[in-house]
Amino acid sequence: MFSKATEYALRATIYIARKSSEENKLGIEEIAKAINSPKSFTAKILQKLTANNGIISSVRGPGGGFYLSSKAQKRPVRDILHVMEEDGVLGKCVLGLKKCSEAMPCPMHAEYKGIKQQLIQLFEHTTIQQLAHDADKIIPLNKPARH
Amino acid sequence: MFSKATEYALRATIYIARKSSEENKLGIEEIAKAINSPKSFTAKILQKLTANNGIISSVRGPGGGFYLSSKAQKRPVRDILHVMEEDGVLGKCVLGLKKCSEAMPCPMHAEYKGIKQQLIQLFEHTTIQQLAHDADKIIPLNKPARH
DNA sequence: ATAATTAAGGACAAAAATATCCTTTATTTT
DNA sequence: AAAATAAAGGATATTTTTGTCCTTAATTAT
Repeated sequence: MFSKATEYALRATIYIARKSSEENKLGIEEIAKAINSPKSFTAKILQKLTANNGIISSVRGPGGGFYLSSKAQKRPVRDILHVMEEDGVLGKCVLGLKKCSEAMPCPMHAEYKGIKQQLIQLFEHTTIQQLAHDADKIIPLNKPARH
Repeated sequence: MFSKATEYALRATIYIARKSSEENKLGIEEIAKAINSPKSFTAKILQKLTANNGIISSVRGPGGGFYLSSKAQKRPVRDILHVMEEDGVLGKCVLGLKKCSEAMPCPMHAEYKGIKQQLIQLFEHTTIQQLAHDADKIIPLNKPARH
């Protein structure tokens, strides 16, 4: 469904949401290991997600790393797709027609329509935080101890 | 959702289903033009779909071309995906985890599960013929006159 | 100030997907 | 039999995606 880059973006963001805070940032080494992705490639992706006040926050230098602000936690998962320039796939025609619409439907349009709507809804209404919480309920992560 | 190759495969197969018969075969030139795809690349894809008594039938030489047997018409759309080695995407984990399952769910598993099932059902239960008929109802094609 | 740490960014490499071209093979028509 | 037609198949080119490596910039600790 999505490119590897976007899969890594989703996995990384959710992992950061689960384990980091402004007081406890995560390094690229740990993140890539945890989500099982190539380190340097993942670094590029996090750069994208961090750029111009993006979804992920980052700080350089010792004690630095990546974290998610509580504001960012509340953003819909779709925002990650948008940064990765793949939010288009959600609304895209299954047969790849550029002009597929209600007025000019492709042969699969009627059959696929409902699923497409659910997909868009899912990514629009689900927040990063929700996924992080859901995941925590099932497989708790070692979170940093509070001071 | 699918690769270009698979999109072309779906479009081509549906077009052939709509316009061809054993008595009236279609050439690669016409098919590629009709579905707006690169000719030689599409030829490769049709080769795949034709190989070892596959979905599409073909005959070489004058009067030859591609067509769909009435038996092939009744096959599920999923068979096309299978030949293109992309039926995996239907059941795949959204986050790209290889071991995502009920027992070891990814953070999106619960949310995506229902959509995934619908997707599989759609491609499994919809036949090529159904799509061809649906499409004909909306935008009729110039079909060859019967003798 | 200097050294150490960590993300940012540029350049490059490898692999996969997409696309084209040319030759060969099968079939029909002349 | 020869010529013409149309798919099959091989070789190669182009583009995109994925991945690596090295240098630069920012920040902190010594």
